Amino acid sequence: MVRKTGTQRREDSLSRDRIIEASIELLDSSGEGGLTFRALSERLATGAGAIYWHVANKSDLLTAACDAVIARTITSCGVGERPAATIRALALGVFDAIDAHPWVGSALTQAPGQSPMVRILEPLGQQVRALGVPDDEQWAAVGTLLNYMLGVGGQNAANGQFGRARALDRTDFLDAVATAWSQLDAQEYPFTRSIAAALRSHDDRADFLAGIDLILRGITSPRR
Amino acid sequence: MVRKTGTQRREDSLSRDRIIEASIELLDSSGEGGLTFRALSERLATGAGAIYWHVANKSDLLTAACDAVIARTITSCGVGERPAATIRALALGVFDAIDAHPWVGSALTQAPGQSPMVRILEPLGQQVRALGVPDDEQWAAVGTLLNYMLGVGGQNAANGQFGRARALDRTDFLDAVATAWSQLDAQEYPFTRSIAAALRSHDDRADFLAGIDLILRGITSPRR
DNA sequence: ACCTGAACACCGTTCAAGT
DNA sequence: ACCTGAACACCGTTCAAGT
Repeated sequence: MVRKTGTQRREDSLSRDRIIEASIELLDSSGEGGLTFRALSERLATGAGAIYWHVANKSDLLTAACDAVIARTITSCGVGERPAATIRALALGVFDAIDAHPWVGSALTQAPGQSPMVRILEPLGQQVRALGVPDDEQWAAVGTLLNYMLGVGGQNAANGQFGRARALDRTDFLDAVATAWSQLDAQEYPFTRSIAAALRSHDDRADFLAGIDLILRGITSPRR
Repeated sequence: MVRKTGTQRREDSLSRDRIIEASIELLDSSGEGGLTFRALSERLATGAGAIYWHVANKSDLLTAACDAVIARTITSCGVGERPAATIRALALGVFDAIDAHPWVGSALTQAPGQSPMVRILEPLGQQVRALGVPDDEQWAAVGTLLNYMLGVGGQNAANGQFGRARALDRTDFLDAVATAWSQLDAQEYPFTRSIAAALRSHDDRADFLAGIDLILRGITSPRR
C-alpha cells in the first residue's frame, strides 16, 4: 500500500492506535486514575493538545482502549460446537479480560450501545438463537446475560479501585469486608453475616461461571 | 434528649444529614458531575472545607447519598407472602429508585461490600432462603440477582450520563443507538441488526423484570 | 496535515486561622 | 467543636502559533 507523498509519516509519529496502546499500558499500570492527557503526552513524548488531533476526548479514548481489549478477547474466544458451551467460553473470556484489566469493567458500562458492548452482544445473541430460544424471548435472554456480565465486571473494577485507593490487595480487601459483615447486627442481617466467612475464600471466577450457568438454566427451562 | 450546653447548634447548622440531603438534590438536578464541593458549599452557604468536618471525602459522600436513597427504597418495599413475589418487588423498587436517581446506579457499583449493597443483599438472601434454596447454592443465587441488578443499574446511569453529555433525551438516545446498530455490517452483526428496531420501543422496566424472572426460573429449576 | 505548549476554567483536598 | 476561605496540586480542553 502506497501513501500519497506528503502524508508520509515518521516511523514514530503519533497515530490513534499508538495513543490507544499507550493508554492501555497506562491504565493497566496505574488504574483508572492513571489515564491522563498529561501522563499520556509525556509517555508519547508529545504535547497534550496533539492527542486531540486523533481522539475526540477522554471518554472517546477510554472507550477505544476498552474496545481494543474486548476485540482481541472476542476474537480469541472462537465458536464451539454447542451453544451453551460457546456462551460459557465467551463469558469467561470477558471475565478474564476484565480481571486482567479491571478498568475495562467500568469502561464497558460507560459506553452503552457502543462498539465494545456490541462486540459482546452479537455473539451472545447468535448463540442464544442457536440455543433455539424463540424470537420474542431472545432479547430478554441476551440482555440478562449481558447485564449480569456488566454487573460482575463493574464490581471487579470497583474492588480493584477500592483496594488501590486504600492500598489493599485483594485478600486484605475481602478480609475487611468479611470482618465488617460479620460484625453486623445479628437480628437485622442474618444472611449477610452467614456468608461473611465464605467471602474470604470464595473464587470470583467460579462464582461468575455459576451465575452464567444459573441464567442458562433459566433460559432453557420451560416457562410456566 | 438533652445536648451538653456548649455543643448547642444553630437551627440551620451543618450536619452530615443536611450535607447528604443537599448532595442528593444536587445529583438529581445536575447529574453525577453536579456533585462538587464548591456547588455544595454554595448551596449550604458555607465554606468548602467545612464539609470535610462531617464527611471523609467525595467518595464517602457519594456512597452516603446512595445509601440514603437505597435505605428509603428498601424500607418501603416491605415483605410479601411469597418469596418470589417479594424478590420481584424488591428488585423493582431498586430499579425505580435508580430510574428516579440515575446516579445511584453508578454509586452502587462504586461501593463494593458497603452499606448500600448490604441493604439489598440482605433481604435478597433472606428471600432466597425462604425459597428453599440449599445453603451451598444461596450465594450463587443471590450474587446472580445482585450482579444483574447492578448491571442494569449501571447501564441506566450510563444512558443518562451519555444522553446528558450530548443533550439527548431518552428517545433521542435510543434512536441514535438503534440507527447505528441498523447500519452495522449484515454479515458480521445479524443479531444486533435484528434487534435494533425493537430497541426504539422497548420498555426498560418490563425488560428488567423479565430478567429477574428468568433468573428466578434458573434458581428454582432443577440442576442437571 | 499535524503538532506545540501555554492558558483557561475547573476540580478535590488541606490547613492555618478564626469563633 | 466547628467553620472559613485561601492555597495547592492537580484535571480536561482549547487554540493561536508553528512546521
